[in-house]
Amino acid sequence: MGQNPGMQVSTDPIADDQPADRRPTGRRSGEESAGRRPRARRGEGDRLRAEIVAAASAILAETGEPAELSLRAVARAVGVAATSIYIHFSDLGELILAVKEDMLARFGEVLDTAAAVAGDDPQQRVRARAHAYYDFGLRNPGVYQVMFSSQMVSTPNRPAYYIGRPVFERVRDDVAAALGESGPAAELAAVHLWTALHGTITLRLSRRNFPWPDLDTQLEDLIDRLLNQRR
Amino acid sequence: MGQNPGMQVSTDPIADDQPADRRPTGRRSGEESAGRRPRARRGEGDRLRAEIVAAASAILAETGEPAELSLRAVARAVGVAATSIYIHFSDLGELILAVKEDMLARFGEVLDTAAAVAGDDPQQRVRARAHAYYDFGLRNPGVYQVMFSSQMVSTPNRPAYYIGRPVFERVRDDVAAALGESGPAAELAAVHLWTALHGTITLRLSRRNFPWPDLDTQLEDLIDRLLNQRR
DNA sequence: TGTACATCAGTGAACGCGCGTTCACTGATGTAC
DNA sequence: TGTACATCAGTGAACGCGCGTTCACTGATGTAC
Repeated sequence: MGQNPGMQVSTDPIADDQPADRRPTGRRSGEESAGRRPRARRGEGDRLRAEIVAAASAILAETGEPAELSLRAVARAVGVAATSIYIHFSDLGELILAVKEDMLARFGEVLDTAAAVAGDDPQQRVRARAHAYYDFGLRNPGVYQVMFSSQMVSTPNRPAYYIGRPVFERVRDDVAAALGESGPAAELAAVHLWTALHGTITLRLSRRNFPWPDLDTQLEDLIDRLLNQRR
Repeated sequence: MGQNPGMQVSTDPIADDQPADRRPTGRRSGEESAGRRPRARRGEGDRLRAEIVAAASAILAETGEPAELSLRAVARAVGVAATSIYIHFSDLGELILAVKEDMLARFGEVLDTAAAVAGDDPQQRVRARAHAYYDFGLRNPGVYQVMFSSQMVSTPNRPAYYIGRPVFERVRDDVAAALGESGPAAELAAVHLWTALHGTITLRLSRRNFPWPDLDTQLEDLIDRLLNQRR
């Protein structure tokens, strides 16, 4: 964890004001086609699995388009035959689930790091988590949308409902600490925070020209309301 | 407006606990293939346009899957050759934009009706709009997701930023009335309401097994906070 | 020290599919003269 | 009242594409004897 080349972040969160129409999903020129990666040594076959997941994250981070995440595109990016994916994943769905789990783990780490930097004040920790949340989402739209999209949600053997749950729980715990109360009220406040953050990210991505209020103003005001402070 | 057969609503908002994986997008059996619709009489060529938009809405309402909205699927549903779409739309993007505009107009009407039924109390009007909002979204996931998805967002000639704006403005006006204040504070509260509703719908659709709080409890609590009442 | 052999880590061609889009066309129906 | 003709409202075949997936295979590398 931590060395995935696709996870570094672009500087401008919402650059393009003329967003992509549903264009014909051709092979995109900017792909790192990597050309025939060398085969792993014996016993190291699992390295390909990690490379596949990393390449998938990179595609999402670079294109910003969840629709680009096809089995063949991933194989091209790794520099491997399309069939090689099946050595490690029984299915396109399995691959995508693995990608989601990997991205959610990283996402959770980003939030945890932000909270750790903020220190011990639970209020500040909540604000830091919220800031890191929308920052990540707006800078990595493809990654974010795949993590939380409703498509491709579960496979028979690994139910999807579990993935991402720990991320929520750590936010909720900080909210509970900030409220000084850990019952349903904290749960509700955390749900409000999550849904509003999620809505903010996805709507700002899809309605770029809407006259949105300043992002920090909006989020500060929201957290004020949730943590029950009037300033 | 108002007679689109695709807009009637299924009774169970979240029926399936094993949601669709990204399945091979084959021709689905449950399509209303309508078989060779009779050709319109001279001068009534625009009727096909309306039928196309209606059929697209119907596909979204029935399948719940935005990915099913292909040009060919729409043509099949109308009972017309795929090429006939090009008589009325220059492009798949143009068709989808028209569908979005149509759906947003209807969606706005649903909210307005709910507000009208609620009467003159602005608090009650806001609550009625919010209730109608999530009700519509959860019962019509495909329709909802296409309306607000970030893909297929604009075409050169008709910028997408305008669509849906009046819907927001009418919500905001009720929020302003409920707050007794129509400046940036009302705008912020309305944005919080919108983002939280949107996040609630999309996250509940994608995380069906998350231990969500009761929907009405959640929304009442949210609106209490936004309209600044403690109960 | 040699060698047969199992295993590992893949490859390459091919399949059938649905897709968006282009092209040349067809047949009914109004309208001008 | 007849008839040539423009227009309208479409159709049907074909294209090239990328996709997920299946199938039989290949070549290097360890290991048992």
